[in-house]
Amino acid sequence: MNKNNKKIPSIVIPRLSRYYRVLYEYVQDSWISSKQLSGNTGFSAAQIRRDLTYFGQFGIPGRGYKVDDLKKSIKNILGLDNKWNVALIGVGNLGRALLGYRGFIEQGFEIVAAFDVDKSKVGRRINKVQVYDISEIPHVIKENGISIAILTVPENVAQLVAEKAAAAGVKAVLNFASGHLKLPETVKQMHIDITIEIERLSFLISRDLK
Amino acid sequence: MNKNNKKIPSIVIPRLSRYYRVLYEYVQDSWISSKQLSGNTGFSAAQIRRDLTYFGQFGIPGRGYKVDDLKKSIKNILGLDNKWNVALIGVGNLGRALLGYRGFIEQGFEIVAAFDVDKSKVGRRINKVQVYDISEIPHVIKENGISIAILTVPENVAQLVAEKAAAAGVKAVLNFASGHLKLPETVKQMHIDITIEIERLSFLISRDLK
DNA sequence: CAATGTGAAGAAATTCACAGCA
DNA sequence: TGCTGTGAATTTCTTCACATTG
Repeated sequence: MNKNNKKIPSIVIPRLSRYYRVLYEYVQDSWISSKQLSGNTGFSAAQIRRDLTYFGQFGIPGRGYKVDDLKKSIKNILGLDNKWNVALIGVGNLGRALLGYRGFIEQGFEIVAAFDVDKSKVGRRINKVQVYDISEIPHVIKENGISIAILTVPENVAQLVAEKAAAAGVKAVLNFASGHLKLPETVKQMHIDITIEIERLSFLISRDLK
Repeated sequence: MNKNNKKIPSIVIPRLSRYYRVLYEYVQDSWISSKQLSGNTGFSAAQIRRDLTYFGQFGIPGRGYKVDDLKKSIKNILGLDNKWNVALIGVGNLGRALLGYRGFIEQGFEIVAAFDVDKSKVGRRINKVQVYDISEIPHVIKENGISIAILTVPENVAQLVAEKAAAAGVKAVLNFASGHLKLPETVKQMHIDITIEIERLSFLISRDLK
């Protein structure tokens, strides 16, 4: 719900992130129009204006949007004023890559703990992040006020560790394993499934062959 | 277009991938109903049946779908009967993680070449994949019949290397940098943007606080 | 006069609900 | 009887088009 009690289509949110990223890098001018944002994102100008009106009125007719103000507003809408403590569960190749990913900290997401089952990793620090045994999820999550867990574990254990993390108080899970986690409704989930995306491409290019 | 010349909503395709994955691991029975698929994926049974009818009639009333047959049909629809040669451009942390990712080869995607600008990487083999200099994109892509490029390069060079890859004949690009690549319509694109997904979670959990 | 914000229209996607089949 | 496949209804999302505003 929002200013008019109108439900916000969930697809609007990732678009806001895109607008935000464009604004973040926009240096040409201190004003930007929905048309210019359209050119930079590929979304239609009407859609951009509509998306923004779910949250308020940010523009000046005849002028456009003030870049700094719109940036701040979207930042606030997306909850990026908060600083979020994040746990990374599963320190394999992908997990390690994420530990080194700069994009998180820039936007207020800090990985404050990592977990793995592998004894040779537990107890070490990787990229300044302490690696704990999976069994320590409950207390480490509580003690560090961790609200987001990133899962980079094999698919067959994803459900189990997600449950543990949820029980420990995590509010949201970003899952790199495919598959639908059965968690309480209150725990939000998003998925990144590399295989799905590459299969979409496969579908598109093999259609052309047929 | 499909059997009835009805346009296939593009959102159907990632769902087919999910169904496929469930079928791939389904061992309970040689039959599966849309209701059971629903339980395993979280999509509604009606939606699953509708999705499948875009491509044909695969089920038996009163019985459900034969697991093996449906699996084969979806495999064919997704173009996974083909073997796709893939290039990985950008051998940083994430790129290296993807070079070790098992999920690709299982589904017929083989990374046959990698590219980077870093002289200390060029000429080496990482996970059995030869690393070339970016300047070699044109001939390596042509000579290896590469049709998909995975981009794990910094955002500011993504456009440039995508253009090179497209010019060399790549049909599809999977881009891990955020931002809309300007490429010919014939070149398909998909994006994986980790920041967008985590910001969606941030939005959802910060709403609850308000 | 240029660009926003928004009703209204239109398009797309999802769900309902049930006839018909094995 | 149980479940598919699908018209029709519904809901969700996008675009149109323009009155309004600085």
